[in-house]
Amino acid sequence: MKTKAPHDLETAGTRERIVRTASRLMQRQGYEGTGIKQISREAGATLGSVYHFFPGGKQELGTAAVRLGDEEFTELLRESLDAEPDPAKALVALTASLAEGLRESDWLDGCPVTSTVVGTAGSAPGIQRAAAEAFARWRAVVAAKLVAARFAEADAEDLAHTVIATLEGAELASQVARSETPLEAAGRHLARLIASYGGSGHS
Amino acid sequence: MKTKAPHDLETAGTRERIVRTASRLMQRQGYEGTGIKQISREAGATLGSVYHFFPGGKQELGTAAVRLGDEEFTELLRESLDAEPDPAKALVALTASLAEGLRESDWLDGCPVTSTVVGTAGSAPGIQRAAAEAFARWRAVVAAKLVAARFAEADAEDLAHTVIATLEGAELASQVARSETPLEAAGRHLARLIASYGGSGHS
DNA sequence: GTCTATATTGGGATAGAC
DNA sequence: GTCTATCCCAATATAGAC
Repeated sequence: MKTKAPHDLETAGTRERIVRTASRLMQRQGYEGTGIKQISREAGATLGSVYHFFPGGKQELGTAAVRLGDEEFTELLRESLDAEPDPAKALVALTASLAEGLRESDWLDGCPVTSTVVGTAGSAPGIQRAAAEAFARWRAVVAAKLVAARFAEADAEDLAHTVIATLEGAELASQVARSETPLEAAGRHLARLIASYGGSGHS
Repeated sequence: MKTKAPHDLETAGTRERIVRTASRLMQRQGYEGTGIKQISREAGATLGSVYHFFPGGKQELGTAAVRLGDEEFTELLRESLDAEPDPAKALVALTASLAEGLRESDWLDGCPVTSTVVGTAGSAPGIQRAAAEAFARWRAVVAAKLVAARFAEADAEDLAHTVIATLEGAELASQVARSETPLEAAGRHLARLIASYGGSGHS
């Protein structure tokens, strides 16, 4: 059994602290904009420790940061979808909580996976792969929810592509505009799109 | 009257060459991942020329690159929407051409504005502002098309938010997945969403 | 406007003591 | 596993001749 990660940085192990700090910094500054020295400093670890846990250097660290972002958003997605039987209503609530998170960070913390992966196309294949896996997992979670709400499987997988893409795009648009409007509109329109398939949709 | 920009890099003026090279490189590598020396080298200009035209340094250059990406996508958007009276059908065609462009670049060239602005939140306000203006202009172009197709103005502006957000997100998802599927699904679903408002929608 | 040279800082990465 | 010191290189930016 794997060690459970403590939720505060203080009591977490060194490796945990490094990954979480890397993820948080890359979420704000991007992969190229974040230095290993900055990560080690803010994580309270020495440079030697960083290279001890991540001998593959910055790319390996970036990949681990993307995987952590993947897990975190998967968790948020599952919570939102489990809290409400109707997938359309659940997505409206999800966009609201994404907007709230953005505003609370003064529009600095967008999607950690997107921020980290943008700009690494062709130069950091490990990060690309981890980001592709993240998007695929999120799509699968959404599709499963739709299937559970009696959508046809083909429709569910098809819709899941657009749900994830629209969430990504709307979070980016909200961040750039420093406004909740894009996410709010995305939530309403995704709900409407979903309703146009299965009626009310909840089982 | 402003000087018309020649379309090939060879005969363009130095300033033009620098901006276009910057835009293209930042589209692939992001703002932080692109160096001024690389830009000057690939543009066939000296470092002195770069700082002559852009005394504000990298930030001013990045802002100009975002504005160029804004103009280019505005043009593509207008062309796509003008070629087809039904906005829903026009968006399907647009997603297809975006997917084609991505595939032709081996999935390297995503949205130049998005790639450049991500990671600059809080550290490069000029770039942030230029990106916000770009998104707003694109929304206005889409909204105008919808109004011309007899949509209510409130619905048109509301839908335009989601159209732009979904296009952005789907282009990103297609790039990461190295697949046309996300853009293709986005086109179909945006068409369906639009059709759910105004019927066939064309005047 | 263009060019070369350079100042300065910080980047990723490594070595080896403890 | 942790720490310090260091290597090497690229980054942004500037100065000043032409």
